[in-house]
Amino acid sequence: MATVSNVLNGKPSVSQGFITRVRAAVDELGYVADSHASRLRSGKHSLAGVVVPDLSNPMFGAFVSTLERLARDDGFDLLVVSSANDPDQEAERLRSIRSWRPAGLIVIPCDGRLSARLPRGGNPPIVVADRIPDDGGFDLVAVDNAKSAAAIAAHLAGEGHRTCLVAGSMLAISNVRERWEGAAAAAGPMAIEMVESGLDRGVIRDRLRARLSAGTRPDALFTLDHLTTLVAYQLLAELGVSIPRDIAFASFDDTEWMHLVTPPITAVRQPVEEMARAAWTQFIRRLSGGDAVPRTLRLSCAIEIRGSSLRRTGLPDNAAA
Amino acid sequence: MATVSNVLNGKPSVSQGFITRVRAAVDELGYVADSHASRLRSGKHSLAGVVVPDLSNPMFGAFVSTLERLARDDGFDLLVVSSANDPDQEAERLRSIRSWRPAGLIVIPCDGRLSARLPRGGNPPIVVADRIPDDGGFDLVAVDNAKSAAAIAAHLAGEGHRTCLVAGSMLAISNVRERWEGAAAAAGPMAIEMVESGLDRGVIRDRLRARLSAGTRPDALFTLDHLTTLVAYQLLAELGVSIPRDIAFASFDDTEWMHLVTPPITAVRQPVEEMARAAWTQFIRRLSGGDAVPRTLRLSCAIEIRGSSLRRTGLPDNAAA
DNA sequence: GTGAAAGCGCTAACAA
DNA sequence: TTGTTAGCGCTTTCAC
Repeated sequence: MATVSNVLNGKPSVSQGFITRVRAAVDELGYVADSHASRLRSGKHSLAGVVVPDLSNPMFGAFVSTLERLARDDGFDLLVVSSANDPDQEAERLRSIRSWRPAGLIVIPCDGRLSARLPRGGNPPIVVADRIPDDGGFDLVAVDNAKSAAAIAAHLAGEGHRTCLVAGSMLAISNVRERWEGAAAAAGPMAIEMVESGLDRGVIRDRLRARLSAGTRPDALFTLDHLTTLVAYQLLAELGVSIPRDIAFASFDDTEWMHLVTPPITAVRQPVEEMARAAWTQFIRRLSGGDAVPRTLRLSCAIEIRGSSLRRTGLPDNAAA
Repeated sequence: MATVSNVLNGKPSVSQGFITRVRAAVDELGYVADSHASRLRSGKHSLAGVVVPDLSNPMFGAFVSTLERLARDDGFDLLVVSSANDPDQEAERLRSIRSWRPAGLIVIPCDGRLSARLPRGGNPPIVVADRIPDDGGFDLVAVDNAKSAAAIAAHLAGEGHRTCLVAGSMLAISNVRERWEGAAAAAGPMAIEMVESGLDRGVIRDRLRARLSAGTRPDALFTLDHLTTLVAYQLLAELGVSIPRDIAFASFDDTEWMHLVTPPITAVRQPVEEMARAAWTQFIRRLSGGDAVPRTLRLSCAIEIRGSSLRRTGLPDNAAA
């Protein structure tokens, strides 16, 4: 019995004859050792917990997809849970996932207050990705939000737009905050203004419509997250506001469709795969005890300037009333 | 010790005083019972395995996302693995996931030969979704591929198109096959032809380009899966083939961007959430031993007729050379 | 209503 | 190199 265990775990002290016989029996029976019993006795196993805000967001889907592949290569399985962008649910998930005693967690938190939601009583190593918690102490992988947003703002200002509306879910989410701050700092002569659009489609729609219908329409609209971009783009079409003639448009977060529409949308392309890869690498490094202090990694984004944000041809100046 | 267990599992035979004290201690310590030990002793736990071909496909992302929510509501955790559309990897995943002794599996198989890839030695209940295995014996939730594809083909024929190219990954995938057969059966006077485009972006591109550049260009193009749609749409733009002037375009699988482009794309909208919901319901039903024989459920799709497939205005007839 | 003891399927430690 | 024994953290059983 112990010998079977030794064969399956590749221990050296087993005779060739036994190895062969055990393998044959295992194949015939389709036997796979029980991970639970195995973990219980050895204390070790290869299970990683993944907590994301929303799996239906293509960015998080791509993140988990890449993570799954890398985890598999390292023999890990993934327990995936969604916080549904809700702090309370996130807290509950972080708590209940501990019952599996995962080797560690990879978390995209729903806002900055992650520390406050960690259950007491010894958590496994945590690598935080994409969004930066208010408190330090975590390994961290994110993109250079401020710099990339600044590049977009500078581009929009450079195209001669005078006023810019920035719309993103919530400033409580670090990357939205960093993007806004980066854009605001780089706006130069362009007047720039922020609206928190929320996390719900309907709410986003209402808030954007209210702002776009009231008073002077901004020359440019810069959306800071995928859902806001989607809703804004649809809304502009419905309102008959033409891109880029009536308004310039740019997005943080580049998804498939943005270069398929006409004109294609200027966007910040986040290196999602690279982020997942970096998170996994750091996860493994942390588990093997290599690092002493938490590591922070900031990845660069590509700025994709496309037709949606280019100067309105033939119009010398702001034509909105 | 046993009493603590009884409190946590809500057993009735515990005094109120004990319940209060145990809960207080649990809260203070952040204690969560070890699922592994718990499963080992009781033989029961709430873990479901999910096997999908590719998490980065938005359709599967939405599927898993919905599943995760429903699972959570029923107290289940989800072990998610991807087969990367590769039968060998699928077989390996199906095998290794058994080490967790999941209560059951929900599988979107990568092709029809699922049975052949199941490890011997007693598998847990399996609900198959989206794609139909060649062998019966599984609970099944899928959409009415043939009927929906037929509706598209009939629509294209009705618009006066004379020739139609159908492109989908592989006929070995049941839903692609059903879609092709449904379309072929409903083409009427319209000449219809199928090309298997493959699963790899580059390959899809090459095959489509070869077909679209050679000989007579078809009047209409009907793509049967998301990746083929994406690649085809980009390719048409690059080739300068205008939709719908030069070619009518329709897609099986409706994603966000298809109604954002100009003209919006005619598509079959699959009820992904409903499919996930039905799969979960069946999963729970199967676990509770309610059903004797496997159940098959076919869900209806919505046909979204949009601008991309409408008759070319002003052109009385087939203008292609 | 509570506590003591056994045992789930493994692996670690050690004896043979 | 192989076999035996103990025990991981729970839940079940059963005595109290």
